[in-house]
Amino acid sequence: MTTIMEVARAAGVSKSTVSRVLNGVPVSEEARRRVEAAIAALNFKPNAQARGLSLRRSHLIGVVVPEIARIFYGEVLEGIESALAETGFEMIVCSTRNRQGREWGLTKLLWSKRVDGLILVTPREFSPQALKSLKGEFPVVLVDGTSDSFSSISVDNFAGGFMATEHLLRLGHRRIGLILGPDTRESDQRLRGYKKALADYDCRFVPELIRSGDYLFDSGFTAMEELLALPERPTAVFAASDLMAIGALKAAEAHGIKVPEDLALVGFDDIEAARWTSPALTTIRQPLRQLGEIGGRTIVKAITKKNDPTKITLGCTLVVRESCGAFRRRMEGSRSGRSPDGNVEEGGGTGDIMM
Amino acid sequence: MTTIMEVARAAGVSKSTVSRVLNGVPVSEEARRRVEAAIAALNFKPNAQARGLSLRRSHLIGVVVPEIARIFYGEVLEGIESALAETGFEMIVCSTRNRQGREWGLTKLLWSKRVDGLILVTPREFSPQALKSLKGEFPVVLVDGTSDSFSSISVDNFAGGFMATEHLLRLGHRRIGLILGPDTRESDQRLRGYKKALADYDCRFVPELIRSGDYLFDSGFTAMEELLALPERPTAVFAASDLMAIGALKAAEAHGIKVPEDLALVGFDDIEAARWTSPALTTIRQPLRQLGEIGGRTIVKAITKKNDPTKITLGCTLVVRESCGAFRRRMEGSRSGRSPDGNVEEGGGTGDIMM
DNA sequence: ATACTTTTTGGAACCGTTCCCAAAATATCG
DNA sequence: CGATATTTTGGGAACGGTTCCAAAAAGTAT
Repeated sequence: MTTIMEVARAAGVSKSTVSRVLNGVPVSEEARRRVEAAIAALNFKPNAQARGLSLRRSHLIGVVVPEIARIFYGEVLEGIESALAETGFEMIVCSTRNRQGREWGLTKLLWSKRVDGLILVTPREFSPQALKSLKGEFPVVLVDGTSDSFSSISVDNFAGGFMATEHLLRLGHRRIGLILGPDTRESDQRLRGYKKALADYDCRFVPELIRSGDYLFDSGFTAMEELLALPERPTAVFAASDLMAIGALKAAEAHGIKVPEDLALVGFDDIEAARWTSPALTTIRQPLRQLGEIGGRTIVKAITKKNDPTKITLGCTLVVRESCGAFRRRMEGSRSGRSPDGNVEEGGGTGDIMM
Repeated sequence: MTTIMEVARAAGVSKSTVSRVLNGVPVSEEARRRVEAAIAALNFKPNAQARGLSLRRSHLIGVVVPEIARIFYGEVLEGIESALAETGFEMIVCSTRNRQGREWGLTKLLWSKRVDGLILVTPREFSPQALKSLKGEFPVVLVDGTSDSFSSISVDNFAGGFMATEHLLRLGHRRIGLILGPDTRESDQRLRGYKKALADYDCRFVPELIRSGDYLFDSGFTAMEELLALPERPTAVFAASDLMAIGALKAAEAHGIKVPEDLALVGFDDIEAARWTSPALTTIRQPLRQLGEIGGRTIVKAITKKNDPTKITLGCTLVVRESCGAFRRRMEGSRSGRSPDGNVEEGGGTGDIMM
């Protein structure tokens, strides 16, 4: 592993000069040529650790997620990675593997590793005391979460909840089940959107139609079974994740209930698998990748420019596919426009009806 | 950010003594107490960069994947992360975002970041010259790939191809389509397994039944359409990824062909979504998480013990669900044992028939 | 040619650790 | 109790860069 000193010797200059060449500081033409030749000849790569020690900057961003092997977080991570790749920062990924409280330990760990900043992709709230000890120490960005002390990028969950519910109301449904996620601010906002839509359409709020799960398949299945077991079952269900919606779909199928004929279904997230089901899922698209990209860009900005915390909220989109029956109505008498995944093709676009 | 010197001052000892306490080197009882108290009081965390500079060890492992937002790689990454978490190493994740050739640039980048080792989760082969320049420089482990120069962890693709095909042959199919992945050694081995099974069952190999895709949904859809357009269409199809199998399922559905009644289907990987389809996918399970875990453990061993490259091959398992009809035969007359995802429950196990 | 300004360069201190080595403190033994 | 063996400690040189500062070199004006 060659060092800057060896390059200096080979080029017949001092290491200061090599350093200058490396950092684009003006140097005589002659020296520059010789140094560059030596760098190439020796295949020299500056030692990022030594550099970081001197500059007190590691160019490393810590990223904490609850789980890597979940497509939701995978999309966000991909977004972060692609934003960082252009800036010379790298990301250290840590997963809490859904273990309660581990985010705090990981945060401290990454902190001691001298990451330049931290992206927390975690819906769970940090304890106030934890937050306080972080505050001011180094930049933190919350992705898919909100906080008063740090920058955060989140999605307009209220609007999402509203849109999904309104879509079902417009289709004439009055008894709409809701399968929420864990008890977080996010869920609360979606619930508020749901209630607002009901109110707007003069539809009564029925508490027994509300269930909650953990965003995963099995909990959607279970919740749907409970809803179907009600004396008067819902004619439509809005699930707060596509995974739960797919579970719900499976449950309906297991009980011989046809979607969308007997039951309309809306999901949330618009993961890829939403196109794969039969019927394909109508859902609320969250811009997951964008969430990550903006998160990445925000943390870099916070590190290099030290600007104040910002709060960004992204909109979401209703993607109409087959699981509500709305699709069929539109397409009546014409099947020619169907794409492989059962979406409606409109003018060669993405193949989804967006609202 | 407190340093070791400040701790030393606060404890009234030299920085050498603090360093000794930090590294578990024997020190007088009195000194240890004082140092520990000072560390706690000042909330001191050793600077990993300075430490790495001195030790020539970063405790960072570079991981290169083609894509993070694909559940296949997500599982592998989760496995790597969990193996590393126990060892004090952290992983820097880089994605080539499927761009040809980018793995080499990333490798060099990570190398210059002084990662202690590299895990390459990439099916594509590196150029021999690239490999040579890496060889001996620092430890590299290939996950889901093989190489003569480096340690590698892979799956027995030949056996996987064989098992999938044999399963279909046993069910009486003689005209079995094959949807392969991209042209890699992996695909070649699965093809060999397929051919071997055909030969074992005295079944003729028909080249026109072989298609290939990119492991993703759309390519499975397309390939299946081609197979269905054949003058004499296959009665069964083996797709080399679950994503392609799901695409194939959708294509069959679009053409009014019922699975498994009119067509049997086997996938590969056993991603979670394989349980979600209707019918649930019979598939070959790859131990993805284990692949990552062993990869992580192997690289750490290579770094700390400097032992010779090892080559590990993991077995895969046939998971029988609904898409081949084998399930129904077994379960005739009893639906009580069904789990939410349509697997067969046998003695409270994972809910799959494994072979 | 001389004095002065500007550019280019090398030397040395520093970033925060580890670790070797010699000095200091303590323990062991005759 | 002094001499020696052993343990514990502190000083200082790395590790490989960056950057300040002053010296050297080059350029400009008189």
